[in-house]
Amino acid sequence: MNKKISEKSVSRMTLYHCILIDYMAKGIETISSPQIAALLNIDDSQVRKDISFLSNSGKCRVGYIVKELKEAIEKTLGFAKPKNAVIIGAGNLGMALANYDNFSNYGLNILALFDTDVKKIGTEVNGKKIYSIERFKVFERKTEIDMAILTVPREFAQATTDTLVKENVKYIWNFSPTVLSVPSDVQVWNKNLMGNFLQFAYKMQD
Amino acid sequence: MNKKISEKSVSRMTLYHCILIDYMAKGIETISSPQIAALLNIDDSQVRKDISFLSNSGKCRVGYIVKELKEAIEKTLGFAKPKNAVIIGAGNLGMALANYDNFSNYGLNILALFDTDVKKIGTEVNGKKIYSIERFKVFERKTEIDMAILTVPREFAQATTDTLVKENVKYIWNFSPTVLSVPSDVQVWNKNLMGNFLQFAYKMQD
DNA sequence: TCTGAATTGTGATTTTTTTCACAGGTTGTA
DNA sequence: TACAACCTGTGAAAAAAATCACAATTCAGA
Repeated sequence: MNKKISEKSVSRMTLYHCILIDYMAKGIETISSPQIAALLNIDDSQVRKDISFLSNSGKCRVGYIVKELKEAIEKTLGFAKPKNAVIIGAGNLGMALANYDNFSNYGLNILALFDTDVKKIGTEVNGKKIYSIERFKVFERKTEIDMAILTVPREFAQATTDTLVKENVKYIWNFSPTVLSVPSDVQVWNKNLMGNFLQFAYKMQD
Repeated sequence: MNKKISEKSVSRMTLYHCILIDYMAKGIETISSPQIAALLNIDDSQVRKDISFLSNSGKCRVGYIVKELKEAIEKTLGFAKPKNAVIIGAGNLGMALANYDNFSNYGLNILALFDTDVKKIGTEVNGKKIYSIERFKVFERKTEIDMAILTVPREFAQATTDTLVKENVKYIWNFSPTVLSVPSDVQVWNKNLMGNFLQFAYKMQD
């Protein structure tokens, strides 16, 4: 298919998408690139360049149809293909993610959680069972899992990852504040909260 | 002081920092740029360029002293200057953040939470009180707050933000999946989970 | 129907970021 | 001491991203 869109463009598109949802909620039907640009404090031609990667097209003097543009972004960013995930680590963050119902609207289905705490095993969060991490192997072989969401403490992150990799997990969304070693066919998406905070903190210094 | 470091460099530095913490935990005292680069799948000269922004310097044939490099990153990224924050919205995510003790190691002190749910108001999470959002005004005038962490649902995000702005909050770390309108002297750090997931989901398509 | 303001889409240009390439320095070993 | 193996630090080159600039188009209103 198409060209690869840069990570930065994709990141901006997720923000355009947020704006479009707001506009739809407000009943506004069209939006122009200068409007989007003003909300995000970026250049309007940048917005148009990003949008040019989509299967969408705007109208001179009018802008873009909110509904169409929203759908074009969803199509391009792959909302359509639902992904099955499990959460590894039923701590506070894992629980928060399990309770976050919005994910399914974006094509992310969280099937279950795994933990080592015997007090938690067997219980449910938001309709999702918490299993012993030892049952992961069996679970994974019965169910097609596209992604593991890792929310265990730093000290267990690498060992847990090794288990996941052995069971053939190829995509890991890593919330642990640590860099994981994995074989080259496994993709890790490192976005930990600390790192995110530090970036903001640095920006605040100006 | 110094030059501004690009957001991308800062982002990489937070990952270097994670690696350095691991190395320290393992008792390894030196690290080289090719080692860091291999863990992150990037170019080793990139690592050296990034490090050249720090007040640190490496040793030929040896690399960098783990402890020194870690401290240099901390100094540059502003860990040193502690920041007071409050969490607006004591839902699952807000609670998870309030329970995340690691923040204080990175210079982020969470002083309190604010919510509208009468069942929650007056209770505590991890030693932090939950107040009515109406008390924010009073609280803010007694305590120096550097930053508000916004974790309210999308539909309340803008109205809540308007309140914060009125009370002179200048930095907002926004977890709501929406783009906020604020005056130009207020900085919003948009990092919502959905957007983050979508970026990963797009990458998974390859 | 004509005019002016607004908007898209896109080449050209500028700026930023990444990668390359290598001189210069350090250490361990024979 | 001499040598080989490694690193760092950094200019130069290449690649990528952002910005500029403008032709083409559309619409509203006189």
